[in-house]
Amino acid sequence: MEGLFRQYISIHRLLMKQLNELLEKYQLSYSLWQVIVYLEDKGTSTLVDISNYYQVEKPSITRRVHRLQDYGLIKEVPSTNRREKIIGLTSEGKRVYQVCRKEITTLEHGVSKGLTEEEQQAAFQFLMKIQDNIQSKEGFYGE
Amino acid sequence: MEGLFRQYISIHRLLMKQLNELLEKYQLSYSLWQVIVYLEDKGTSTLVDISNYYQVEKPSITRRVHRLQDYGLIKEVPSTNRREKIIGLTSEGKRVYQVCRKEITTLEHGVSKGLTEEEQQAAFQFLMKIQDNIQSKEGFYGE
DNA sequence: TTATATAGTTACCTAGGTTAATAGTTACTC
DNA sequence: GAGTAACTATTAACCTAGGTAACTATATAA
Repeated sequence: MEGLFRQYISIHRLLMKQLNELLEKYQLSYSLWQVIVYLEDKGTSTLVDISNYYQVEKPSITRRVHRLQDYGLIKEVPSTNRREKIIGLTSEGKRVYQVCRKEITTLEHGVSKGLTEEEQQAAFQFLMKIQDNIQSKEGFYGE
Repeated sequence: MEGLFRQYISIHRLLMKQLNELLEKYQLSYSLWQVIVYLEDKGTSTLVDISNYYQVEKPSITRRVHRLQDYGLIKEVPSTNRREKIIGLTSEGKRVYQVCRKEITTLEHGVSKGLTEEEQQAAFQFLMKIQDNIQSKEGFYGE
């Protein structure tokens, strides 16, 4: 399938542009949003957890976390372990999550417009499949 | 289709990593590769053409082009219009294109492994469709 | 108790993108 | 034909986002 990548990548640009425009209204970017999503899912987490999950180096996560702390969207939660830092969403963070989640879901629907439920499922399966293929190609990362 | 974006974006990361590793061997990155591909397709071009095609601002293209000129992969071709700069691949540039094209096509096949020809076609159609949806959402770009 | 591993941070580098301003050239219009 | 407007490429300054290497502090293992 010649040109599959070109297509894929060009869509990625468009998508990120839309997402970042949406998130900009809340002083966020997609990379900050990822941290919020992770914390909403897991409740609390260390920085290393996030680093492993998104396969992004620790210093990058430190930076994201500091930004979100400055914005008051996440906070450190007390812990007995003084080496690791446990973080979680503040109530403002949870509020922002809800608002953005809604907008992003709307955007997803807009993007999937005209595709039947079956086609969307097929698309999702397709993405899963390529992900498998890429990961098995590179001596995959575990979770 | 909740989580479609997450999936899409996480694959993009993996894909770009693979592509850049591949291109690194030739001192290239995906953004430089885009310029080479465009020139291989069109023969020659101005910087504005490339800028419009990829929807990337002109200063970014200026930088890419300078890098490729330094590497000896593209060259300026004479023109009567002294305002615009017409560029094209050097013979070394064409050679590098061929080599990388081959490797990238192999990678594409690897990624599409296990998908039937019909499924690949469906996937491509799916990508086209979302592209349309995104573009019509944002007061599209021409070309 | 000493050595090793881990969590987070800091400093510095790279890639890549953007906007705003500018020089030079071409095209338009009166 | 002269003057204005539009366009091409470039530069400078700035931003996001990632990476590596080196360091501090803490926890774990031997």
